[in-house]
Amino acid sequence: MIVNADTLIILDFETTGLSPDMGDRAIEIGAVKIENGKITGRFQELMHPGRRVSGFIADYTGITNTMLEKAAPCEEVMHRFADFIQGYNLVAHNASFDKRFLDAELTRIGRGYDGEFSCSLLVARRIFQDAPSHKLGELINYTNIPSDGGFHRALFDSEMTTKLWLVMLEEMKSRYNLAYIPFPLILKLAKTPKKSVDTFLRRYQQG
DNA sequence: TGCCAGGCCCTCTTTAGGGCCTT
Repeated sequence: MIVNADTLIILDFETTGLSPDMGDRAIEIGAVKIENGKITGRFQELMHPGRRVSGFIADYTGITNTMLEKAAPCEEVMHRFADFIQGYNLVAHNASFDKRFLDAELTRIGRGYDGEFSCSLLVARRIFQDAPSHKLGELINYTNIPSDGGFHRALFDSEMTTKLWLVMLEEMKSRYNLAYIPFPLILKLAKTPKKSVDTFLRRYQQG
C-alpha cells in the first residue's frame, strides 16, 4: 500500500556488472527519501555479493574487495532496504537498470515492494531535449547543479539524481505555470513521445 | 582474464539496426 504518492525514494545501485540474469549482484545501495521537495531520509550500505568484484568495477566505483569483506551480505542489507522503501514510489536514473537489480535481489529474499518506478533519464530526455547528453553527470553540469564530481558511489549518485529530479519538477512548474506535479503525471510523461511532451503538459495545464 | 543485458528511441523503420544509458 502506498503511504504517500508524493513521498519518493530515489535510489542507485552499484553492482558487479550489468546483468543480474548473467549472475551479477548488487554491492552497494544508496537512496534518498524526499517529502514535499525536502530530503527527510537517507540509506547507504555496502553489501557482500558472495563473489569478488572485477578490477573494472573496483576502478569504476572505488569499491574494493577489501571494503566488501567487512560488509554484510546482500540478503541482510536488502531486508533493511525493503523496509526503507515500503509504501513509497521509486525513482532512479535509467530505472530499468536499477529495477532489474532491485527485483532480483528482493526476489532472492522473498521480499517485494508496492511503489511504482519512474525514471529520471526518461523524464530528462523529455524536459531537457536539447541537452548534449542525458548521462547523470552531464545533466548535473547542464543544469548547473553544484557537484564535486565524485560520481559512481550509490548515495552520491542518488543525491545527484534527487537534485536533478527537483530541478526538473521546478522547470516543469515554471515552464507550464503549474503549482503541483503529481507523481502519476510524471509516470505518464515518461511514456509520452518526445514530440508530444509540450502538447501533453499544456493539456494538463488547461485541466 | 575477458566477457556478458535490456529498454528506450531514432531512422535510411515496423520482416532492422545501432546509439544511448545504467555497472
